[in-house]
Amino acid sequence: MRLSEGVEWGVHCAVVLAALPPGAVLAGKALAEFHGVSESYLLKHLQALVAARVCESVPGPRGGFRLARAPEALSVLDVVEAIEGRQPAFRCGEIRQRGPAAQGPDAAVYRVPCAIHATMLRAESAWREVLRAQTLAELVAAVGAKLDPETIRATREWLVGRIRA
Amino acid sequence: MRLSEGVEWGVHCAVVLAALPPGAVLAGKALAEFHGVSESYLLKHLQALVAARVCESVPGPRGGFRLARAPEALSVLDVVEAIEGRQPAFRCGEIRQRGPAAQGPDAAVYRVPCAIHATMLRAESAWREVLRAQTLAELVAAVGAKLDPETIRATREWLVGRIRA
DNA sequence: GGATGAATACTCGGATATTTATTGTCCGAGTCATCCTGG
DNA sequence: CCAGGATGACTCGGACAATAAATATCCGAGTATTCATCC
Repeated sequence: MRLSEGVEWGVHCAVVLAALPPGAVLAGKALAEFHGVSESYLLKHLQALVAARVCESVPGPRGGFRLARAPEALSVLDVVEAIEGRQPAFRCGEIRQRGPAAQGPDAAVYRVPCAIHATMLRAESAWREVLRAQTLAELVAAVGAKLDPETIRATREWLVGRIRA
Repeated sequence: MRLSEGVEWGVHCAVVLAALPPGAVLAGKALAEFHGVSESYLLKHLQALVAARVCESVPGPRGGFRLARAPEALSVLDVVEAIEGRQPAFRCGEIRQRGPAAQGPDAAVYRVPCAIHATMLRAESAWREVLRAQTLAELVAAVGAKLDPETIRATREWLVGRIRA
């Protein structure tokens, strides 16, 4: 199991956007520079966020990205699913049905969800629940609480110079 | 996020082995036929289980695989980690440190684990905890409870003919 | 001086290569059972 | 009939391709700004 690198980029960008004043727009170029990553590739992931209604994009000069909803109404799960997709990580191929034990006339009993599948689904639900419970607003607060005032001031100043109404 | 197909195969095989009498050995060929999958590829995953001390392999004719521990002492997590690896799904590249906000002399403050990383780790822990709590013995019981007696008898007969001491 | 129009610079969006990981296959080393041979 | 040895068949183990996915990049469509021009 491996999470796409784009998930990290997407969540970081979402947190930055959540820290901006409501309605403020930030260009993908600024987001890429802020995180020290490739702008072209970051845009690809931001497109996924737009497609999933997590972000909105504004074209043209003075354009950029902003959150589609309030930071309190957006969870980390929203961002992760926007990039990784909503498909479950574990896909049950029902391989039991392919074995000799399933060749008889009672193959119907194999239709009940297999216990293994059920366990994996429970695990994934627990994973999602943690991410669903964490809002972007909470993350912004958590990040702010860990940094000293001077760093916050410098970061804020850097961002303000690039914000568009 | 996507789980390898080998995980499904590995867990199914582990459950079958857990259902056998203690010490019984079953060849990879039989496991592959039982699940209707490629023997060559299945062996690759069984090797991973052996490397992780989940299974033991017996070479030569009358050889095969058996669990390395009692089914009550083996969890689904053991099998999943054996195949997928123990690395966390989310790897924090600490991309904050690469941005302009981290260029000052206070870069040390970025050493504290970022809040995003912490959230992802909590989610993964919850996921692992569910899998760790489920033993192979419990899975065998759960599968048995869902099948009708006739199917169990036929399956058992099929397996017994291929078991090696 | 003000308004209008075209040119311009900057933005996102999607189509296109490159690298990596997963999936799938094959041949070789090792081992136990079997069969044959000799006593 | 019994013991010993060579043979053979079946097993796992690791090295080797093919395929799918993630990563990375580039060029094009669209828009607000800006500047020059005309009234």
